[in-house]
Order: sequence, then C-alpha cells, then structure tokens
Amino acid sequence: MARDLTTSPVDRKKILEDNDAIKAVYDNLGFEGVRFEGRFRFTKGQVARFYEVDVRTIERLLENHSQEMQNNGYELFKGARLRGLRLAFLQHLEQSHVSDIDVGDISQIYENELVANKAPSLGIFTFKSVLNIGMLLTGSQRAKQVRSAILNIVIDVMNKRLGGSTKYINQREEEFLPSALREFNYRKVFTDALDKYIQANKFKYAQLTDKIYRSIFREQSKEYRKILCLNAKESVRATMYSEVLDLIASYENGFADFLKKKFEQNESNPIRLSEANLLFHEFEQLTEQLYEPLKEKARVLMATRDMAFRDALHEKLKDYIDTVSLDDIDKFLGEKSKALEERIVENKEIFIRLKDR
DNA sequence: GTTTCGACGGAATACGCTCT
DNA sequence: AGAGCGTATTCCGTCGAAAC
Repeated sequence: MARDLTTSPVDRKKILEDNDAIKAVYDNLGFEGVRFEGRFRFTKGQVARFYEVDVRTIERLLENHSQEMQNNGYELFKGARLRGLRLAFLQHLEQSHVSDIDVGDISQIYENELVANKAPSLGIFTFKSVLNIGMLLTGSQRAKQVRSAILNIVIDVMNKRLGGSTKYINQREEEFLPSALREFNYRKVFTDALDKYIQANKFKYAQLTDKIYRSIFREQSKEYRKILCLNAKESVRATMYSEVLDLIASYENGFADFLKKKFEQNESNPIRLSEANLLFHEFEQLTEQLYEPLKEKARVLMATRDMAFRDALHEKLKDYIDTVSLDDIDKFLGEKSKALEERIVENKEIFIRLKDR
C-alpha cells in the first residue's frame, strides 16, 4: 500500500525533523509568521485561513494529534507570554506598514486576531506545526499543494546533500544491483540468440535493442541519451531503474526463446534481420496483454522519478508523470539509499560466486 | 458505513469600567 | 488604589450534516 503523509506519523516526523528542508519550505511557501522567542509564530486563525478550512477543523486535528503538534511547537499562549507575543505582532505590523504594499490585507489579519482583541488565551503555531497541519488535512486543496511543495523541496534538499549529481540515482536503490545482474545474464541470452539465429549484420543488436526500448518506454536509445544528457561512453542501462531493467530482461529472455522457435521451425536457417524485425512485432503483439500492466508501471515510475530526481522530461511519457511516492523518496534519497560502490562491497560474496561460474 | 467538516453553546480567562 | 462586575473572546466537547 502506498504511504501517505496524512496517515503516516513516521513520515511526517522524518520530514519535520529535517531542518534544512523546513527552512527551504519556509522560504518558498510565502506564508510569513512573526518571530517570537526565536521562532516564527502563527495564530490558529491565520492557519485556518491559509489552508482555507474552518477554524474548528484545525482544532479537531489539534485534539487528535495533540502530542505530535506540541512536539512540533504548538502552544497555548496566555498571560505575560501572550502580551509579549502581541507586542511582537504589533511591531511586525508597523514594520510591514513601511515596506509592504499589501498592507490592507495584513493589517486586517492582525487587527482581527491579536491587536484589537482581548483574548485570554491563544493557540499559537510554529512553522513546523503549520506544516504538520498541512500534512494532516485531507480535504483542503491548499494543503495538497503544500504537501506536494514540501515533497519537492525535500527531494531537492536531499539531492543536494547527496552531492547533486543524479545521473546514477537509479543505482542508489537496494533493488538495483540484483536487477542489473539479472538483466546482464538475460542480455547474454539475448545477444547469443541474435548471434545464432540471425544472419550476420552489424546493426542487429542495436536495432532490436531499440525495439525493446521503444516497446517499453517509447524512446530509442539515442533519444534516451539526449534526455538524460549521457555522453557516448556512458552506458544507458547503468541509468535505468530496477523495474525497467527487469522488464527489459523479460523481453530479452522472451524474444530469445521466440527467435529460437522460429529458427527451428525454419529448419535451422538463419533469419534475415528485416525478418527478425517483423518477428519482433509479432512477439510484441503476442505478449501485449501480458506486459501491458508492467509497461504501464515502468512508464509511470520512469517518467515520475526522472522528473522529480533528474529534472528530466520524457516528452513521450509526459502523460505518465505522477507525484513521486514517499517510498521512492526513501529508496533513492533516504537512509537505505546507497552509492553503488557500497552496495558492491556489501554484496561481495555474490560477485565471488559469479566469478566461480 | 466511515470519516471529515462545521455549528452551537458552555467554561474559562483577561481587560476595563465603576464604586468605595 | 484595589475590589468587583460585565464584556469580549477563545477553547473545546457534542452533535448533526456532508463527503467519500
């Protein structure tokens, strides 16, 4: 089941504890609070208006998640502390009168909430707790926007922390190495089949490989290179996600077997490349229903991840772009994500076994 | 059927006015 | 000046309505 910020306390906590990310979100969101005791503060009313929900809705979230809210800085202000806060709001208001164009709007908010009223106590949010509310509101359109902004910024911050280059971010996932190894083996089966059953032709590998790519994600290797800015020496497959590699392996293995059968039916005469191309279409149609769900999944993952992590747009897959999932953020940027070198060290025994074969 | 939302109203509290 | 009272306002529990 897909994880969701509105239902996962652990994920909310993880994001809210990332201070760099929170700061970046604050700079981007344009929801300004007033500094008091070193933190930005917001009244409950401001928060409700910001998310375009009823104050009571906010209050219910406060009831149901009181511990979480308090941990993130929500407090009930009263007495001297409330007076101090009022003063800070007032000062902020005066300052913004000098510089801000949109004064009417702002002053209205402060007059209603704090300056003119005599509230004995006020529920006051910090920026973290404001975001926390945003992560919990399920109905509010605004909250959805905020969640997606949060995720984008979190991705950005984590990316920078990893050093910026996302070309091989696909390799940081736990599944990449096993998938790459599997695919490597099936690639061998595939090229062996092309060697054995198709007449000699120096284009045969490239042409049929491109056909597989086109069938799965609609791009030829040349286009793919261009989108990911790969130079001639860089391997296309080294940049592919495990799900895509698995699918390629299935195609390679399946088509190798298909070729073999056709070859045998043909009384073991080598097949011409042009014929092999036609055979691929036949294979594609035969397996279409079988692969469709997997292709759909691979396209969504590839388009979505490349957009989020690599800033790369696959024009032909743009209808497949979705919002990147929390699981993906974890896989590629989280604690479990690792550079390939570390994975290889961890999986040393596998390589030793491979070598022995 | 369950979850989410919003209205209502009582309890609590601080401010300001008046009276002593 | 200080006590006492009324007023304004928020907090929060409850309940019914709406949305999913």
